[in-house]
Amino acid sequence: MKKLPRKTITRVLLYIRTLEALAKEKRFLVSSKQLSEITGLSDVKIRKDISNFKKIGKPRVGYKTLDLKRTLENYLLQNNVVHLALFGVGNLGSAILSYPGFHQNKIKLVAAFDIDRRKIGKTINGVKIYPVERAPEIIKKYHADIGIIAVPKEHCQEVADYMVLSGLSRILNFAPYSVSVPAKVQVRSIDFTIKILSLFCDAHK
Amino acid sequence: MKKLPRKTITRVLLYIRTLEALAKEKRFLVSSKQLSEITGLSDVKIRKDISNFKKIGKPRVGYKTLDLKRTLENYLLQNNVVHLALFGVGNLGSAILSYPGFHQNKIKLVAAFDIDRRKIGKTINGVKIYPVERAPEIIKKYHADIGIIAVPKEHCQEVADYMVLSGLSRILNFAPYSVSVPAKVQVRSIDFTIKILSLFCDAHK
DNA sequence: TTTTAATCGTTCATAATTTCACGATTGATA
DNA sequence: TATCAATCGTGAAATTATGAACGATTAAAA
Ligand SMILES: NC(=O)c1ccc[n+]([C@@H]2O[C@H](COP(=O)([O-])OP(=O)(O)OC[C@H]3O[C@@H](n4cnc5c(N)ncnc54)[C@H](O)[C@@H]3O)[C@@H](O)[C@H]2O)c1
Ligand SMILES: NC(=O)c1ccc[n+]([C@@H]2O[C@H](COP(=O)([O-])OP(=O)(O)OC[C@H]3O[C@@H](n4cnc5c(N)ncnc54)[C@H](O)[C@@H]3O)[C@@H](O)[C@H]2O)c1
Repeated sequence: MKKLPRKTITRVLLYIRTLEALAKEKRFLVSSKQLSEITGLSDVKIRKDISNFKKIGKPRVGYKTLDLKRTLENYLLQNNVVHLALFGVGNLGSAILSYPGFHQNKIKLVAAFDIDRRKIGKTINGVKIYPVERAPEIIKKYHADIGIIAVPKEHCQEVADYMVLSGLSRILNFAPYSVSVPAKVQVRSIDFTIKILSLFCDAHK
Repeated sequence: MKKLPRKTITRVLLYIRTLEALAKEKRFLVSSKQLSEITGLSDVKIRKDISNFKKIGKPRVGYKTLDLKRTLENYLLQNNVVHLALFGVGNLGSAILSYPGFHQNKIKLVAAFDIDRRKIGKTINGVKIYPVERAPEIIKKYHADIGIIAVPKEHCQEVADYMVLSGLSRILNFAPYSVSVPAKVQVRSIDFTIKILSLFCDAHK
């Protein structure tokens, strides 16, 4: 099957979550129209996204919630659990560590790193905080897939370098700074400030 | 001038930040090529984005850092300071409240709201925490522009309704749930889980 | 059994975005 | 001064994403 565009992947992940919620409410059938109302995306787009996988819907009826969920998950996640390594256990990092949402979902935080001696050795929410020097060792041991940057922007390039050195090839960066990494490494950012300003400007004009 | 697409706005905000950093390093001239290296965006795209505003670059030289910054800011932000109201002072909300980045930038947190009696009345980082019932009054008083949802997903629809009732027409939602709002209200989401899974899936295939 | 209405999946058209190509301009240099 | 190389700005081409149209299918109703 052809590689899906990133935008499609993002939407499909949203469908999976929505289907999960529907199943919890014992709604075992759902149409693209209903999914459209819940997610705010157009029904055509939803059907088109789903049609990337297989013919699973029935005209006049819709989709079986659990079948559709299984199909989508099967293609996208294949029963994998994503292992995260967090760098920087400050205000934001602590919030991420305490977040129970990740454990319910297909994400597991396997280790945290910091340079602050007072934090090292502690365990938050079952996740131990290590000194950054041990990152290469620990990341290999726990098979971390994705590194999260939650250190001040002044340190985020060095942390990114360290992540690459430790064998991570995917990075999610919360710092307001564009890090440079080798081509094979993928970086995405979550930038609160730009999100907020962009919402302001967009609506404003 | 024509309304800019959201993607362009987001990039331009990134240019503004980059130009700020360059100016701090006393680099008062910069080319689209250099901006490209710093931001990771293509130089053509950068020039095209900038050309939305006015002819401000000089061939063979580049852009004057401060002039360009002023021009971009002038169009996008016009000396406005964005006023935020935070709903939910839990793990994530507290991190946001403590974030000093907002104060340096053009963003100001003016008030926080919670239902937890133990939190109400406290002040974090100069921002007072009010009971949600006072939102309509406080939001008007401080002219809040954007509401931030940082409450558990089970409560986020009711909080969104309350925001609209209080006169907010822009919402940034951190909860993994698509809220319904009147058409005139804009909602954007920051969804950690989907960002992480999407990074995993995208690189994975 | 035939008709009807809902819904899927797909094709085709439209719109938005990015990339390419290149002329125009400018400061530096021979 | 004439040439050169760097860089801007932009129209056209290519790519990507979205939306509209519609035939095909199905369950339910007549
Ligand atoms: N707090 C927020 O709400 C918020 C909002 C937007 C962006 N951010 C960004 O997220 C990042 C973290 O923010 P924060 O508020 O948690 O900061 P913070 O100062 O509270 O925490 C930073 C943590 O990183 C650790 N650290 C510093 N250098 C390190 C290194 N080289 N290796 C490992 N750990 C290191 C520090 O010891 C500290 O524990 C910053 O880049 C910030 O700009 C935060
Ligand atoms: N913590 C994270 O790193 C993280 C990551 C991803 C997403 N999120 C999302 O962000 C939101 C907040 O997460 P959190 O970890 O801070 O949760 P939390 O449980 O720590 O805090 C929630 C806060 O909201 C308050 N609250 C509850 N109902 C309210 C209401 N109706 N009005 C006002 N306040 C109310 C609670 O009193 C509490 O202070 C959740 O939706 C969560 O899914 C958090």
